[in-house]
Amino acid sequence: MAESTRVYGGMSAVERRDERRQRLIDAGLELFGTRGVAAVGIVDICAEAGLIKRYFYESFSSIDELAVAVFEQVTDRLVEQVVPAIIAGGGQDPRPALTAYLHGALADPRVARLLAVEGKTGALTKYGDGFATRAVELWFSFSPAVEGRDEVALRLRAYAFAGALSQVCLAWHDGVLDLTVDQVIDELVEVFHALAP
Amino acid sequence: MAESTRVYGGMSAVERRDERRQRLIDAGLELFGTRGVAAVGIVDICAEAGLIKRYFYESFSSIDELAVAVFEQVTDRLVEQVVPAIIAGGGQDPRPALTAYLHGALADPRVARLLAVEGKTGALTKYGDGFATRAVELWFSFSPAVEGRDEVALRLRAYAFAGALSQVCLAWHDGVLDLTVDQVIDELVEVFHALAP
DNA sequence: CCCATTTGACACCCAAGCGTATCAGATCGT
DNA sequence: ACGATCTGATACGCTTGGGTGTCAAATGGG
Repeated sequence: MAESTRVYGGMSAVERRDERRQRLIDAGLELFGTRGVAAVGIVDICAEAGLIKRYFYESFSSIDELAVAVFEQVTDRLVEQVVPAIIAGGGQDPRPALTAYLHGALADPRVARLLAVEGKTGALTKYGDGFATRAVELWFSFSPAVEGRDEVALRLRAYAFAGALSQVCLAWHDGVLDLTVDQVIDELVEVFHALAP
Repeated sequence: MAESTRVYGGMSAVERRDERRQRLIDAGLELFGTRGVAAVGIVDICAEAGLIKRYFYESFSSIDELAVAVFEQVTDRLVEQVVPAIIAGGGQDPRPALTAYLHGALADPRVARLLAVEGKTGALTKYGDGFATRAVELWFSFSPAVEGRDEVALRLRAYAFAGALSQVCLAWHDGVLDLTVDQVIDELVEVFHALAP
């Protein structure tokens, strides 16, 4: 329990700990985003991160806990890029938000897979649903306020657009859509306008 | 190796074998569709099916093989319902096809989950992508023939609609869309027309 | 009624992965 | 330079699940 802080390799104790934690998260993004969460063990993570098991349990107590941390970091970074884009767009034009989102999801297939697939399985279901809810609420920020039974219809379209986004990203990464990133953005902006009332 | 066919419980040898195989597939649909493929073991399947391990290996050699069989049976049954609906609709109106599809996917949350989530993970990726491809080609049967770079844009919209379908089904099963099945169908018909060129 | 076949319950071995412990070498403060 | 701390490699016990084997009870043909 005695605090033993000491510089090692030019870093303080907390710096080393944070750096190891980040290496584990990076390893998680790599393995979860390629093999899938269910196919990854603690030993795999440690090998990928270049660490030993002791340092895994230093920051996490299970694979699921790491998966949550990876998912939260990925989505948080995405939100950090999307929200300013919304503000920059004045909250009227969805293109800046879509551009920011797709630059994140199309630049890294691991991110796309995490959001579109892994976020719906196992321990990530809760957090994946939460992210989807955030995205749906984001949709409403671009839509006129409605009331009554039309509101649920609008909500359906929000989920529809969220699913469309995920599926198009996966298909694009699979190489079945021969388009540039900017072309995908253009098309999805049109899809948005087609779906928005 | 000697064939030993014999009636047992009022069934022939092949009848008993087929019935056991079907019970395993039913157990797979139940467990894969609720817990997810990755969280199910052979022992779980046998317990759910009320069989012993010997009869699992009688029909399958691994969990993934059973998962493929379950997925194929589910999708085949869906195709069997959708294709006649297309013909009945004369190939012009998408509503009959959507009705048939959604009656299958909304009536059973396990089916919805298999199609929307499990079909993208592990050993089912290949077959899930194949089903998505079939669905995309189905889309083209409702769309006017185009050529050049607009064809890839149309393909993007096909994937977009496929993703929209999956996500809406999941959201509906989660209870966040307070609509009847027929109302969901109506909304998705509108979404289709909004997306179709 | 007797025996071969079929079935179910259970035991067994083995590999893989988790969680913990041990120990030598590297690094830093004094 | 010396001792305390930090690190990496390895080993160990344990549980879980896959795949195989054994044996008695149930069933149906002759």
